[in-house]
Amino acid sequence: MFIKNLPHKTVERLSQYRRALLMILSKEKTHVFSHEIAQMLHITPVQVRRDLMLIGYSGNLRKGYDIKELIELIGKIIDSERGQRVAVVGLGNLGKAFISYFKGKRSKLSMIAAFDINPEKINRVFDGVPCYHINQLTDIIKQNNISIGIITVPSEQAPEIAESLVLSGIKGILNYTPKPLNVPAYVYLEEYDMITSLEKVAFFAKKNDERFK
Amino acid sequence: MFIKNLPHKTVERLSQYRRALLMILSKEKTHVFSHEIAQMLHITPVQVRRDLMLIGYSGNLRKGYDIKELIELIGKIIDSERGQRVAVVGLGNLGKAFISYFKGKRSKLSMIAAFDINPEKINRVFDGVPCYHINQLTDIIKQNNISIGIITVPSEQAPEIAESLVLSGIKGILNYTPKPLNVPAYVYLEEYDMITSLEKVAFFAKKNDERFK
DNA sequence: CTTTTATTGTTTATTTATTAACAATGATAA
DNA sequence: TTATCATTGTTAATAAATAAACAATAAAAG
Ligand SMILES: NC(=O)c1ccc[n+]([C@@H]2O[C@H](COP(=O)([O-])OP(=O)(O)OC[C@H]3O[C@@H](n4cnc5c(N)ncnc54)[C@H](O)[C@@H]3O)[C@@H](O)[C@H]2O)c1
Ligand SMILES: NC(=O)c1ccc[n+]([C@@H]2O[C@H](COP(=O)([O-])OP(=O)(O)OC[C@H]3O[C@@H](n4cnc5c(N)ncnc54)[C@H](O)[C@@H]3O)[C@@H](O)[C@H]2O)c1
Repeated sequence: MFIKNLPHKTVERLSQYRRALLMILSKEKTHVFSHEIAQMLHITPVQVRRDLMLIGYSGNLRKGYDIKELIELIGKIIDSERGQRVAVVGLGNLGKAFISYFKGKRSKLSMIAAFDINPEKINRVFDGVPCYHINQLTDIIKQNNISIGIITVPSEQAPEIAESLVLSGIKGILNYTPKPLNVPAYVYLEEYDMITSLEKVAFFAKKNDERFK
Repeated sequence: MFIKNLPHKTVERLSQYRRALLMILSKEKTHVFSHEIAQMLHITPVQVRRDLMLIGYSGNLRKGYDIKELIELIGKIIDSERGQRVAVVGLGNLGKAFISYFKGKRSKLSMIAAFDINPEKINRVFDGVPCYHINQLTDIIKQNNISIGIITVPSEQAPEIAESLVLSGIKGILNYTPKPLNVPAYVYLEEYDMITSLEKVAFFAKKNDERFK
């Protein structure tokens, strides 16, 4: 299903809606109101309704939104029909943590391979994901049609890894190293640094503290 | 140093500017132009100059910005003068990864304690950070004046941990579990889920792929 | 029946964030 | 000396994101 120009923030929230809905799905409830979704995610009900309007979903005036239906529709919008394959480059603390967290979470995204240079990790399987030597990167990516790469190598190595990923035909990169990368425009790049998040929390915690004291 | 109402995004970028500047500091250069900072972070030079204007920093028309001076000023704005203390709750894959990454990174943020329930982890030291039993949480936090908590316990435990943190007087929480939390308004809460990031990358990678093909 | 109520869906307004435009500067070159 | 240049600092314009406003609806209550 195609909807043109979905705002970035809406895409993020759709993922969050689905996550939250999957969490409450078990609990016998079949429907949910916009204000319930809103409360779970600390946003306003209007925001929720607006997002759902953008993806063309209609709820029931009295019962709210059908949870199962909505989960399915979000899938149709944000997932790729044929699925997308993912690889992790750098199987250290963070790479392993990611793989263990990801396991069994999303059916349309499959974690296909990990890469490292450490001989102790190569040719072993971690949480169901085989680890290959980094020099097999291009081959494995092309063979398996992997389109998304997660970078969790030491930051100095990140630029060359990014370059290899791009040359291997990857379409999206999630970079967890603090080293900002350069990739061509046709590759979608998302960067995240935990320390920046922590510093942001520290800043606003300090500010709140002054304000509320 | 106080500057009222710094935009959220600017605070994030200030942290990123500092990170990038620290990285190039070694390389003999003493000054940097706005377009150089911009290129490193994939933003526009105007954005950089605007942010620096907001914090009242002036560069040299011919040489650009003094790297050391700027790093220092950013510190004066976003760091707390007396420092802030941080604790990690849940010393599993992600908690350990965070601690090992954080080690030695920021002088004004100190990682003081970790908490867990697993007896094998309690009373041991990980990367310089002592791990305590979760039932000591309030005591340790109050004794050490810890004001920021990072939550990396299994998601089902997250709500009760958040509540304990709040009751212990914490001022900011960084939640890495996929369970959205509720905290009072005087506590700053930041939530991050890796799978949402991955899904966002997957969505825009797919979209780019259609557009550029 | 009629009114009240709680909700959705959508338009309009507001706020926040980004980008464009351009004057000011001062070094360098003509 | 005067013009050119690349840069900063700031204001003005645009775009993106959020929130407010409110009509429409249908169930429930009176
Ligand atoms: N640990 C965290 O929470 C965290 C958080 C944010 C960012 N980071 C960043 O993520 C990166 C990884 O962190 P980590 O704690 O997992 O580090 P780590 O040292 O535990 O893991 C890095 C892994 O990459 C492998 N590696 C090294 N060079 C490689 C190469 N050329 N090709 C393939 N693999 C290679 C290493 O063998 C190791 O297994 C670092 O850049 C760090 O800055 C980590
Ligand atoms: N691994 C990742 O990359 C990743 C990414 C995003 C989010 N998460 C989330 O972060 C959380 C932790 O992930 P993980 O991979 O580190 O899991 P993990 O199981 O390795 O670690 C959890 C730790 O919390 C401890 N714990 C359990 N109950 C506790 C309690 N009541 N008090 C204190 N400690 C307690 C456990 O003993 C364990 O050491 C999970 O909720 C996961 O969903 C993980």
